[in-house]
Amino acid sequence: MSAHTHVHVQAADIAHHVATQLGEIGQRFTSGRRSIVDALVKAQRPLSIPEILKHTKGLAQSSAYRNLTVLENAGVVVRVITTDEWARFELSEDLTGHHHHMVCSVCGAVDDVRIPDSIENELDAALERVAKKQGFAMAHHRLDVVGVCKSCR
Amino acid sequence: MSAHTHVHVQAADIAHHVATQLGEIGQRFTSGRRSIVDALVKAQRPLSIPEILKHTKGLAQSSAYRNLTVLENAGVVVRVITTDEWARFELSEDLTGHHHHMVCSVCGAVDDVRIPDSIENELDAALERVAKKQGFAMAHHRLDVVGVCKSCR
DNA sequence: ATGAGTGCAAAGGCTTTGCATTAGG
DNA sequence: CCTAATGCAAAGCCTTTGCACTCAT
Repeated sequence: MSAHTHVHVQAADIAHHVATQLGEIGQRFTSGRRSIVDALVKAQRPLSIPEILKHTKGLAQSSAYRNLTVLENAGVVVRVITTDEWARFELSEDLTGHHHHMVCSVCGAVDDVRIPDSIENELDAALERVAKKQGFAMAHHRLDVVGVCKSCR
Repeated sequence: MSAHTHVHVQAADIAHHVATQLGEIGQRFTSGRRSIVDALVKAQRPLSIPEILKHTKGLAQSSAYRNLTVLENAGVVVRVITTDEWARFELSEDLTGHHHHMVCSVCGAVDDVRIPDSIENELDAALERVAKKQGFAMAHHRLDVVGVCKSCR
C-alpha cells in the first residue's frame, strides 16, 4: 500500500487511487481537484499553472495552487522545477512510472522520456556509490535532457 | 578558442579565461565580477545570491544579479535551478569539468558530484537515442542526486 | 448547521529595472 | 571625457495568504 509498491497504475484506476491517497490525509476529491488530475493524466507531461488553468476552466489560479499543494501532500502530484519561469506539475511516478524530462531551451516545453532499465540501474548504483562516499543519503535521482524540441528547430 | 575546446581550466588560469570571455562580448572584468568569480572558485559548488553576497561584501544585490547575468552571457557562469527557492550559480563546465549535483531535500544545500566517464558515455548515448526518436535535438543532460546531506541526517 | 473548498484581492519574496552617481579607459 | 558599472529604490512576476462566500455532508 505504500507508494513504492505501486509501479504503474492503469488510467482507469487513477481516480480511485487519487481519492484513496487524498482520503488518507483527510482531504476530499473535489471537482476542482478531479479536473486538475484529469488534465495531468491527459497531458502525459508536466504542466504549468497557465496550462492547467486552460484545462480547468472556471478554477481560480489560487485554487489551482492550493489544490496542487494538497495533491502534492497526498503524494499524487510532484512539483517539477525546470527553468526559473513557471513551476510545472506532474503525476507522481507511482502513477506514471519512473521517467525523465526533455526540456526545450528555446520555448521551455517539457516532455517525458524513458531510458532502458539496465542503464537506470547502472546509473543508480554509480550515484549511490559516490553519494555515500560524501556522506549523502540518496533518495532518488533526477535526470533531464536539455536541447531543442521538434517545433523549435 | 570556443567553449567546447576547453575541458578543465587550472585555477590560476581562471581569471585570464574569464577576462577573455568577457572581452569577447565587450564586457570588463571589474572588481565586483572578480569577487563573484573568486567566491564561486573557492566554493566548488553552486552558490545562492545570499551566499555570494557574504563573500563579496559591499556589492549590491542588484549588481550581483546583473553581474551574474553578464557572466552567464559570457559563458563563464551557469544558473542552476534546484528547488523553487533561491537560484544558484556556478562556474561553467568549461572551467570545472562535467559534473552533477547532490541536492539536500532538507536544507537545500547543493554539492558537486562526479561519476565515471564510462557511465556518462553510456547515459549520453541512451539519451541521445530516445531524444532523437522524439525529434528532440539534445544539447546536454542534467543529473541530480536528491537525498539528505551529511549534516541533516 | 458546519467545516472544507473556492474566488477574489492583497501581500510576499526573489529577481529585474530605472535612474542618478561613480569609476575605469 | 564618455561609456560602462554600481547602489539604491521601485517595480515585476510567480506564488501564497486572508477573508468572506458557497457547497457538500
